[in-house]
Amino acid sequence: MNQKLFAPTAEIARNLESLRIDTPPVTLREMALERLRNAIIAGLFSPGQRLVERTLCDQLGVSRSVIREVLRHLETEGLVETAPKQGPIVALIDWHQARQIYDVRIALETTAVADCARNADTATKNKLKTVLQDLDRNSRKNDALTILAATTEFYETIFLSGGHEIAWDIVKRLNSRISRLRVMTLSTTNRTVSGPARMREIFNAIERNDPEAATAACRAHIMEAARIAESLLVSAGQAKP
Amino acid sequence: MNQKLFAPTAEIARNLESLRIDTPPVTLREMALERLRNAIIAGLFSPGQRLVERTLCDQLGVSRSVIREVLRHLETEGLVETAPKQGPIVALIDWHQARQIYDVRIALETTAVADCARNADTATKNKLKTVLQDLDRNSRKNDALTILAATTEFYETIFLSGGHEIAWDIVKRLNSRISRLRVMTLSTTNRTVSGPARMREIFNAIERNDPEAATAACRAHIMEAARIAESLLVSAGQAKP
DNA sequence: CGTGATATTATGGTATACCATCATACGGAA
DNA sequence: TTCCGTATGATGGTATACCATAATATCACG
Repeated sequence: MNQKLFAPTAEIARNLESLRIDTPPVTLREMALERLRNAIIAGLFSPGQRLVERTLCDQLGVSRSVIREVLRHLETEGLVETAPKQGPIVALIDWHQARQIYDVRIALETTAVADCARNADTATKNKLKTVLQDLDRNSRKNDALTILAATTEFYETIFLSGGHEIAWDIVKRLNSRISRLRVMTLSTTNRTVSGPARMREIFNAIERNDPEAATAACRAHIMEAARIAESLLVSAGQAKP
Repeated sequence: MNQKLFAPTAEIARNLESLRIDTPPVTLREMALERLRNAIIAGLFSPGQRLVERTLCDQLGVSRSVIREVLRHLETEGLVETAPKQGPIVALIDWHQARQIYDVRIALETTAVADCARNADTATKNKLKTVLQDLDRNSRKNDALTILAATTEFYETIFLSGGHEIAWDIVKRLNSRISRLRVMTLSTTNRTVSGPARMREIFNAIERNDPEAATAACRAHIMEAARIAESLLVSAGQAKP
């Protein structure tokens, strides 16, 4: 046999990939993970609240095996922590941690934004523009969750356009850990205005391929959020016991 | 009763904390996690190799519950991935991912290093100096693992001195995903020399409180490693199937 | 000799059973 | 009344049992 004829070229391999039938083997565990994570992020469980395994079994209708594996996953993500001799609780966040998270976000998001400003193609720019237009249309409603979703899509576009899936993954994970904080921040006076305004600055810088300006605007965007979060957190005194 | 007399001050609270008896409830799961993670990092399992649950049970002498929870943890860490209809395998790494990891490391480590150069106290500087001296003493042996450990301690000192536990956690996790690559990189000609040299540059910049120089040296340190890793990875053709 | 159907096995997904430990409640004694 | 000891229940840690499915081997038929 002529090996050469059958050796898959890179192009053939790519084409074959589009043939793949994605048969998402939706396991109970994945569904439970999704549900529980969303519940925690949405604030259905408050920070520090105990997550009793058997109770969760009843609430989600699955067995402890599933619950425990899900808890391990969320624990590794940082959304759940296990108190010694007590079991899993919803992770608490104090300002020391939250501040670090904002710091990491600054480091990663400014990098992504600058990269995007250097290399973004037309499609990416159009996508960003669309997201911002939707945001403008919706920001009147002052709906924190809507704005949050649009903000997420904005940054997701920026990260993924540059092929920074891993960094985006990290940012997503960190954001879920400060989800409550983000919602509270967005509910603050003027944040529903200043946030989108900063994002437009970022977009403008990207559109005219100005990495420095994009970086500066991005840093300002996050630092403003961090400042608001700090005032909320220290005034609320949500310290880690 | 006079409340004031019994209200714990911050100082008393701190002193009380040192009284705490840390009773590490060493669970089977934690031990198994440690073992398996180290085994993967050490290359005892090769990338892509299947991790059959029942086999691991025999090898580690624990039940499947434990193994499965450990696998979930490692999966979330990125060290293990589950192939559909096949189960868990040791995560594969291609250059696209490795490059992203080096990028994130650049973003986080340059930030930490700059911060350290701005704020490091004498104790931190002394610690860094000691680590480097040990490294110099050992680098003659060209032992990749020794150098790796010292490098880790060097950066750990930098991150933790600035209170960047979360960022350090992220970096540690990312490094474990490219552990093989790092060892291979260190086995390369001259890397056992150039690496420590770069670290000394970083240290010198920190010692004279020069954030910009520290940042530049750190970026150079990582980018050199990335370049070597790239040549190794693309030549070996370790692509993700 | 090859091809397709069927039996067997391997393997992950899920549920459940058991145990040790810790917290709580209760009761008796000083 | 207070304090201590015991009993009981709640809870997480661990092991095991069962099931569905996919991979593999076997065999019969062309």
